Amino acid sequence: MTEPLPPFPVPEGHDDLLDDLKKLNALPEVVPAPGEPPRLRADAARNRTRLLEVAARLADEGGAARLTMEAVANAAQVGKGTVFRRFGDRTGLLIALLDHHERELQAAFLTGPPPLGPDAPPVERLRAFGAAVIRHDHAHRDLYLAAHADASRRHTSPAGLLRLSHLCMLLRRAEAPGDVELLAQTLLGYLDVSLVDHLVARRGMTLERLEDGWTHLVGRLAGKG
Amino acid sequence: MTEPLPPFPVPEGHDDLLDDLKKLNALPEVVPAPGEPPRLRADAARNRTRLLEVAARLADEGGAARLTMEAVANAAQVGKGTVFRRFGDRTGLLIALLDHHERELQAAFLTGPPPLGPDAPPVERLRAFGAAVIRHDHAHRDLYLAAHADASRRHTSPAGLLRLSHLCMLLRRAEAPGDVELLAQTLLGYLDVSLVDHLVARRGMTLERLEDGWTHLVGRLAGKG
DNA sequence: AGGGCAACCGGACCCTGGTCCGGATAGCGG
DNA sequence: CCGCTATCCGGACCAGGGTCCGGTTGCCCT
Repeated sequence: MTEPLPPFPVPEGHDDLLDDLKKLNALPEVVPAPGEPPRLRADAARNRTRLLEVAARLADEGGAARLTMEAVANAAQVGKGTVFRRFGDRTGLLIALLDHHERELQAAFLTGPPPLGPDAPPVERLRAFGAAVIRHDHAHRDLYLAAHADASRRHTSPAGLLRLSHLCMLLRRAEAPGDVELLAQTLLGYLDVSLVDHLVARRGMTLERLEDGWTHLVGRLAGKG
Repeated sequence: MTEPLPPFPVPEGHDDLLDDLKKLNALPEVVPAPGEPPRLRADAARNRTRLLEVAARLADEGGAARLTMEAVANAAQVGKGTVFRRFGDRTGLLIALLDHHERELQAAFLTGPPPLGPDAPPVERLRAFGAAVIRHDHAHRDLYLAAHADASRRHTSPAGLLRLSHLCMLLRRAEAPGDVELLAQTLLGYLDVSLVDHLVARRGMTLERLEDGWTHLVGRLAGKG
């Protein structure tokens, strides 16, 4: 369960990914922030992990719906204020909860085996990335949907920025023509949880169809010249 | 100010657009719904328009933020329950408010002059559509952003469905290869208010750049075979 | 060891979205 | 013109998110 929040390990050999992150002003959150690993006080740290444990339990008992700030506070034997101070707001709590899953995904595409990880040609990695994200997010859609309620956060959360810069990097390596950042945003939009969920749940599409759509999209957008 | 809600006039010569709407299960909301123009009682109708007027005033005085249900109710000299019964929830009120602007846009791309309206080749209409939507939504982003808080509504509102099916139609006429509905969703995602706003406000992009990006995207996705 | 201070804690408090139901009223048929 | 009912109205009520501040406590420095 996601402890005090060590910034994730951007592996060696990904300098251009780092460049992208830099350009996206994501540094303070994503990279070791040289001087300030805002150490929690002992009791605070203890409470933090207890809160996350409790929250995780509540979440998979009653779904994200039952995950109310007060419920978490009570179940963790803590005042409501404490929850807010620690996580800022409900969205913050949700993001913290998802952080764990998110890291699994990140590990897969940053350092995992091909075709998702390095050692595969960029276009292939792009395809794999889409499929992985679709399945991953869909598996945890409850929480992701709840977290996405906050529209602005979607574009500024560390996890989102990492996905974005990863796409930028792959597109650049694939020598995709055009405005790379906008292309990446377009692709990211296709993977949006709420869109995928809507297409699956309300329009009856299968994940396979969505993956095929992704493949086609990548083929069209990442093709050279 | 948007009266009792006459369903919008899908003009002659757009049969395929209607087909798309049908396929999207959008009929009940979008098309004249033969038997049920749910007539409001006189007092109800009166209240409805008063509420919309008041809401519009509040909205451009204090921004969407000041648009609280109770405030609207009070300003319109009406109980809070009335506002909720009429519009369902806050999002409903916002959508109703936006309906007016939305119709202007719809008129432009359904029956207006080229390149937006008919009598222009599909790809050109696609380009124009993007630019128009970007500017239109951005001009009213306050309300659109507030309305978009409800993620699920974005994909099911009549206005959104119309945009979607319009894109489907144009893509089909342009003989774009691939899964037309998914392509349309992708394009729609690019135009998402919260994305555009984020790119402009937080990443410092200009609307021109976004429009260029759109043009490029259309070129890539709508090109034949 | 112990003193001082920053950080933390708790829970009362406020605000707003949303629900509910007893009472009023428009509109219709006689 | 009158009475009946479906519809509407109002505002009391609830829940959940977010804020605040007086009191407490870990942590560091001497």
